[in-house]
Amino acid sequence: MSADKSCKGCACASNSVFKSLTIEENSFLESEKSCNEYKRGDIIYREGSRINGVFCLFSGILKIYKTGSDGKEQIVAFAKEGDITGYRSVLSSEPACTTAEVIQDAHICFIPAAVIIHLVKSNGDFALSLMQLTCKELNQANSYIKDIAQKTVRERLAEALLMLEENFGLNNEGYLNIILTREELANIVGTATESVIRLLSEFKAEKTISMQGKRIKLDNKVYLEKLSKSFN
Amino acid sequence: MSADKSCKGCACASNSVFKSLTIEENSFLESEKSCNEYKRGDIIYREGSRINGVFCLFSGILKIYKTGSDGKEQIVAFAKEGDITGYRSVLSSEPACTTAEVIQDAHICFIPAAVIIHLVKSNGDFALSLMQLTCKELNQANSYIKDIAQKTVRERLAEALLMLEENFGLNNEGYLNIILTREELANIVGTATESVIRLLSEFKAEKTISMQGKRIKLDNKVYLEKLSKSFN
DNA sequence: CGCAATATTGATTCCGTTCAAGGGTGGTGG
DNA sequence: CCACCACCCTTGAACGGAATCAATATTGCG
Repeated sequence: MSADKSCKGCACASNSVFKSLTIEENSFLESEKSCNEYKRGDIIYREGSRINGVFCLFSGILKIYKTGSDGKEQIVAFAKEGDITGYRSVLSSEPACTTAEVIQDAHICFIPAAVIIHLVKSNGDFALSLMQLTCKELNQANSYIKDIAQKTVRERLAEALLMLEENFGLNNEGYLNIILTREELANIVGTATESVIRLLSEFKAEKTISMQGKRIKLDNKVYLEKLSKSFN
Repeated sequence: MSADKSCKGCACASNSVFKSLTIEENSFLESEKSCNEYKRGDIIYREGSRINGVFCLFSGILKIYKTGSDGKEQIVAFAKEGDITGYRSVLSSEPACTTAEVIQDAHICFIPAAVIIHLVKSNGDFALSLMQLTCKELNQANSYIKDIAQKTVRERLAEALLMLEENFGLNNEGYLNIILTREELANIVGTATESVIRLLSEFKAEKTISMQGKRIKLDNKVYLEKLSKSFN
């Protein structure tokens, strides 16, 4: 299968957590993993379900979210090329506490839980890398708790736009390299879809951003940064 | 020093992350750590400062918070007997991203960073335990992001009260075993102090809770639980 | 005992949600 | 090829939850 072929070597991506694996461990990993293609809308795993391995993205983008009692989604993270997801449930052998859904067509490797657990126990550097990754995510989560509690929607939207640029970069026309619906944007910011739309219109009127359909370009990053830090 | 004596054995607490240490590792840990007493208001470490070890609580309570640009604190966690804190900065060797402040007089051990790193690298089970701890905190943080984005202040206050009971238990008169100012309670919930006061008054009027100064007793947990789940 | 910190209550304002209605867009099948 | 349908986007109007401002109580510590 071509998916399998294109996935070769993704685990070695120099910036991934797998960088500290030995050559033997790496080929062990290669032999144990399997790959698949997914399309926008596909669910990789669902909140509450048991998963018996972790997922490593070779390409594409996932949104990771929790669902509230009224069905509204809150996006808590994204996963893109080189990222792994699902490891929390694997390490603690507990049901997934988030849902992972494809928002940009993806090639994803599956690595069985036993392989990961084995690597954590046998390779201290790998364990440390994985732990640092978790800690980083925890820091971001704590920051976001503070932001969502203290900042206005306008400030959080500015922050979200900057985060998207930081995370996904720009295409050759200078637009954010990720396409989200207004609703998804609202589910990052933690607000109503209408509020996001209104604020985007305001930003556009102020020449802070420009838009082409769902594509967004940040024209005045200085202002967005000031805004996101509540210095306005 | 008496503090040192009273700290003996705290690392062995059966429910702590140190439970997977071998006897040799444990005595190594005992020999490397140092202990101190702290009082309400003392800062253990401050956001942005470098810390070169982790702190293990033998007794007392800390609040862990981030400070917003307007100076308002957002409490993101507590640490109590048996908990460790500061390990995130140590593992990633980055400045602390939160402030840890004593809210109930405490005995706290300090364990140098090198010791923790050594244990993570050499004892896979310890690494796994620590990682599971981080993952648990990450899950809680993600849940809280969703809650703070989607629930009302009333629902979040109910949730906070239940969390405090879960975490700190009750004294022999049935009151929560932790004393917080209204402002601190507001800094957990992510709201204004006045709002917390108003809602507590409402809860009291509805016989949901009763109060004696700062002490709070949960009289109608069933209602609080319904409320905290947004089924009302 | 007195002062500073904390708690309480009221009045007012406003940010953001909700409800409602209409317009645009893209994909699918006749 | 284009008509239709589902989905998404947009804007307006009204409401309401919570913040803010303000003016006392009350507590508790030095």
